[in-house]
Amino acid sequence: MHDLELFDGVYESPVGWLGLRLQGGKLGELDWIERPRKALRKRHPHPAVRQLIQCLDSYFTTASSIIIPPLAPAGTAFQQRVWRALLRIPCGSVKTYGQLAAELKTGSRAIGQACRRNPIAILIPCHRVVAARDMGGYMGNTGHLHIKRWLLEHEDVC
DNA sequence: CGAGCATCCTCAG
DNA sequence: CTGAGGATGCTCG
Repeated sequence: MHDLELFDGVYESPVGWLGLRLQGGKLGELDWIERPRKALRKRHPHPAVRQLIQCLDSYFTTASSIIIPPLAPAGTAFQQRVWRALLRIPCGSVKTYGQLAAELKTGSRAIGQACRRNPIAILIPCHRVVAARDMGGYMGNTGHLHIKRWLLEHEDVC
């Protein structure tokens, strides 16, 4: 949560206010912010921001209707590999850290670490990764699980 | 290197 | 059922 920095756009979602940051015309960062500030809003938002807001609107209306926009998340080669794998998890289903680890020939904790580092919440669906027995964590700790639960229920996950 | 992780599995009580 | 403990791969200082 960086509420002191500037965002290219803000979005009010059912799970809280989100801040968007662009990276070369693509979405580089999507993260929760404490509260919207006037200073964060520009008079003439980048056209890409308008598209992104439509994406989010469609997701929060009907989760399965979303079309993932161009993304530019910053991270290590390994993280990029994990995030690409997350994008292949279809809306409405989940995978465990262990399953992804087996697919990518790595360890489950490494998967969790890469999920925690996901700079583009919701659109890179790290919330679709759950633990073998319980739901796993979200946003670093286990104190934001209600958001993960909300997203999964919104996507009609049993 | 060593410590820290959004894990997983097994084994003892 | 619960908790402890080892194995595990990646990242950051």
